[in-house]
Amino acid sequence: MDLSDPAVSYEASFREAIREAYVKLSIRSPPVIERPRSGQADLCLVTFSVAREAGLAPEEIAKKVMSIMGSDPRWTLEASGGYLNCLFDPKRFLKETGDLLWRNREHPCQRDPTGTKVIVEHTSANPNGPFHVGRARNPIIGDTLVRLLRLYGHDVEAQYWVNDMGKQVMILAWGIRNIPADELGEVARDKPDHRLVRYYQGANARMEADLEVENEINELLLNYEDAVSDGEWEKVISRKGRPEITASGIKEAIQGVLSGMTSSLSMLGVHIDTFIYESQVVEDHSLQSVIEGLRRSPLSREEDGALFLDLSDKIKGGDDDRFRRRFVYTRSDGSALYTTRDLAYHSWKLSRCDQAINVLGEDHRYQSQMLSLALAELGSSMIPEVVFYAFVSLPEGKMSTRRNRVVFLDDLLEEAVERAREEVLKRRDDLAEDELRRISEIVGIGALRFNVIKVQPEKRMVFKWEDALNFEGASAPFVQYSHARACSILKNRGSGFNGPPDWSLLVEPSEISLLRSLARFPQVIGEAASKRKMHLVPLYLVEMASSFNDFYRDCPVLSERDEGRRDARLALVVLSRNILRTGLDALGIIAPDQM
RNA sequence: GGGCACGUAGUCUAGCAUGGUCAAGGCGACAGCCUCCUAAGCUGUAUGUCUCCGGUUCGAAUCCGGACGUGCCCGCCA
Repeated sequence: MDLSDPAVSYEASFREAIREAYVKLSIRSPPVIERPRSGQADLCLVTFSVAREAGLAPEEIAKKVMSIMGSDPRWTLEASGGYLNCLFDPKRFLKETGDLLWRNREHPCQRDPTGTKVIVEHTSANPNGPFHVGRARNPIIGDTLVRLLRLYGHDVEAQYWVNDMGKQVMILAWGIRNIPADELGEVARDKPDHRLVRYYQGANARMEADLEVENEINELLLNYEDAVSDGEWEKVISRKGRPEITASGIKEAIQGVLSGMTSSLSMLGVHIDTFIYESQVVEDHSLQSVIEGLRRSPLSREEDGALFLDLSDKIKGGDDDRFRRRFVYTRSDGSALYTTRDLAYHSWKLSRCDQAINVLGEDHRYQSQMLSLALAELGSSMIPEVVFYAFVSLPEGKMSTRRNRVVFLDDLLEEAVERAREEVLKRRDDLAEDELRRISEIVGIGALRFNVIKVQPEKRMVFKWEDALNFEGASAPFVQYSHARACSILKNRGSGFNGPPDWSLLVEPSEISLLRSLARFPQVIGEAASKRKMHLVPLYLVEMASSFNDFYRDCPVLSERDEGRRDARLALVVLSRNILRTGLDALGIIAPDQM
């Protein structure tokens, strides 16, 4: 709690005063104090719940408390219905609030490092082809969380867990070595992920038609695991392809696809700090020690040579489905499963941080629960926290690569920039080509990120171009536009002003409500970060930008004759610009100086 | 069959952990505002059984129970 924030310290004092009044009235229950949304007061005491205890009507309680509290220069009180409304003294409150904001103007979030190391794992998509928008929420949610937690003061690392040991990947590698380039279809886009996915698709088709191909791929999988486990990356693990396939060759194929995928991410403004490959936990044998650990668990069982944890008592439901409550960690043939490697990764990860957060699709809920239970069996005191998101579907139904019912992220990005460009061209004919392109990217990609983050992750989304690329109303361009207006004023201001501003010169309702809106920023960031409610940030920014637009309409800044008032308004513009910029940055959205 | 999630005007979303003074915005619709720091803006109008039924409470969109609808999941796959 930051007591230098008047909103916080006033509330603390109000609460304390009421507590004392309650003692005099022999009311033992703690006071119920709220910040009314309706706006008729800054704070209010709600007395209904203690009416019975006090033996008084709510209205009477409010009046008695008011008279006991007496007067305070910081506020005026008003008993109304069962409420005791508290209105802060505007001059005093505005001065204290404004001074605090002004002191922190360069870093409007005023957070010191917390010393907490957080690892956020997000995206982690299989490296077998380009991203499609069904899962595009993942990198956007993950990256926003990373930025928000950093702004909050945590030490954050973004990790991408790369599946380089699954069948999907072996299919890809097989295809690259066995399918001649001239037998592939047209490449949809000149990018490694789009080029290489054709091998994956081709290999899939051959595998379905030819059992022999499937056998080769399965063999590849086993040999790869052996080679990795022995650290023999250059060992030939299949003589079938041209050239022969080595373990390092498989990794190369993956990295090829991955490079295309990460270039889509960087277009989105998403940065991954560390890529962790599944093969790492096999090569360093941490997978093996995790398996040993699980064997020692009292819940460990064996059936037909396979090992599993019996989670019957830990997982609810499924009485007639005994398989549901098993966490199989070793197959009958002794080989490990994906989830076992994931477990090894998690125990490594948890040992390197104070907090681990995973961003996962809602289809991973059950698996994630099992993972946490297995971690507990390994004696881990930490479990990852998970942010789940619902899938994005198309109006005609679920996205499906097989039915060719997909929208690729790259197409969405391209369309976003193209549509933004049209909008910029409607308004500006004075921009050079490179500036036009820069603004189009900032606006288009910003709109996309904003529209994803403004809705809670667990809500389902139906993808519609007009919603995803909404440029007005509650959107990134709306907020960016306010920022550009603020920049424009500051650019035209001429000579500087002499701070600190005299806030008492602000009297217009829209300038006062703007200052109050600005003051809420640190608390919004704090709540969004600590409760993982990213959607509060875009919501707040729209409200703040809207407040700025009202101010812009009502209060001319540069043509204001009174120098003191002009300076106070200029100070509001500086604060607005900085907060809009910081808030957008937390969302991975660039705030342009002009648009 | 079971588990988990979601259900708020034509439509999309906020509010729900801590029940409280008129259910808040956006889109779409309709009517207005540029001799003035960027009209991607602003002002006004219309639109609601907060899925339904019960319960708790002075008071329920919010808490509890049940129903209905929709989505996701239930493999020695990843």
